[in-house]
Amino acid sequence: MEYSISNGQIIINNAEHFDPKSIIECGQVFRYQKIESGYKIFSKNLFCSLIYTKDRAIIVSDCLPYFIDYFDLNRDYGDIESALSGYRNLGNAVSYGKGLRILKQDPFETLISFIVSANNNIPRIQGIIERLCAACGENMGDYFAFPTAERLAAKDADFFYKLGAGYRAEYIADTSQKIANGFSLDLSGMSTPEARQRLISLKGVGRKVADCVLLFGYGRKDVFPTDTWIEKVYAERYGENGKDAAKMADRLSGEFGELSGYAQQYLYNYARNHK
DNA sequence: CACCAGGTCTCTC
DNA sequence: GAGAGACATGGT
Repeated sequence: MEYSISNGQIIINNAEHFDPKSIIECGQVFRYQKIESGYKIFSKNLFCSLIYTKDRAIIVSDCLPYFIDYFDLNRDYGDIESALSGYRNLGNAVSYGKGLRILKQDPFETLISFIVSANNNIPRIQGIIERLCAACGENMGDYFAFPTAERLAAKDADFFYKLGAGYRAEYIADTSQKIANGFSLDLSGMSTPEARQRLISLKGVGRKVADCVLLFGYGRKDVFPTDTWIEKVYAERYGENGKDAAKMADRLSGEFGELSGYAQQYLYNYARNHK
């Protein structure tokens, strides 16, 4: 990715591998606001503005190094697209999603966000997370940070239920308490299956949520989160209806290996948005 | 009114 | 270990 930094801004002049709408609105991040010229994007206790025109994007933030990592700017998506072009029945999805990138988000925020996402729709997920931040997150002046595990652990399930989290309220409470009480989210040194099992040991985290957290929160690309949209992709790709989401995920990640996370994101985006 | 949404949990056999 | 239901809530 070619970018430059000046005056506290990141400037991306070639937008071929940086399409803000695809990146922000493809369901990997829930905490953002549309503004006239782009987006405000919130992560952890930080935020940036992403301003863009047809062939240029500018990221403004007090914490540029964090957002260079967040937008994965040092990775060449041209390499990824050409590697993916070797796979059958993927060309449409990749060209449709050109400019998409996988964000590197905060692990705890990603964990709670995807616990909320289970069997839920995106507008409602965003609303629940927004209320969670407003009620529990640190007041940063113009906005609220995503709450730390300690702040969430100070509330109980009933509190999250009243925020509208539904039956996921007790998952949020239980998981936050475990983490505040020392359950480490440092998964470095673990294989992906080991890391996945560790996340699945938390309440409200099954295979799909764990894989989303590994992909969007830890940058592990050898996972293939399998939700209801990917089930449709699976049926079309292999000519049969899968029954078990974990088995579908195994087969898909078996086919795509280290490129699984990228392939999944292009296919999900295409399945959900194209006509 | 049904059915679906970035599924997981619990209870059976 | 596989299979069936329950589950909050809002959108279509």
